[in-house]
Amino acid sequence: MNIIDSSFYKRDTVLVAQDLLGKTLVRYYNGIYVTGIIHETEAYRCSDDPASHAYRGKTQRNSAMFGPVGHSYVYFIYGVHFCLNVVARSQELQAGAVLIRSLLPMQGIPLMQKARKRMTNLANGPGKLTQALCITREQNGIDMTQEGQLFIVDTGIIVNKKDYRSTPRIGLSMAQDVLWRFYVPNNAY
DNA sequence: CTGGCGATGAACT
DNA sequence: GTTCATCGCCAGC
Repeated sequence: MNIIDSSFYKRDTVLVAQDLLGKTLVRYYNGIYVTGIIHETEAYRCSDDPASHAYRGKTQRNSAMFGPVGHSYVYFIYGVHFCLNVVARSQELQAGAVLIRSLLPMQGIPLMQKARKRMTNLANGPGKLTQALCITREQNGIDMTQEGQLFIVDTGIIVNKKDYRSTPRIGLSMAQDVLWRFYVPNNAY
């Protein structure tokens, strides 16, 4: 198993968001591996990014974004859902994270179906993916560069520049001019 | 297929 | 009080 180490995340957040496409997110839960290929991400930086939780500095909620790279940042949104990020930034940034928005389910699909209470659309959205993988605030701040309950591996899938699209990020009223959402089109779930 | 809307908590003005 | 890095249901094409 080829776990991605912290040097991968110690680069520009936008670059890391692009390079995470094609990597595999692994959730080890109740003795079962639930995995999926990452195929949609968004980059969030800090004081240079009005749409980022870290824009106004460190708070209790976003403190993980200021912590070690390669760790998880899980937050609760709209009173209903959790969203999973990986902390990533270059030296000069104080904070930054990549939102994982969508997965192509691979292993443990029956468990995802049970967690989601449906058979399809298991992980094609940030709130859906955390539900499918049973990720809550308890998984906030986990070191995802170590084998454990949550980590990311490289299975050798190459996603070239021509294989993905760049668009404005979803659900924002601010900063719609930067194309920091990346996704691989043509999903088949 | 599309659009409207309620659910419901945390952070901020 | 308002906004928010969302989702699923329902109505109406």
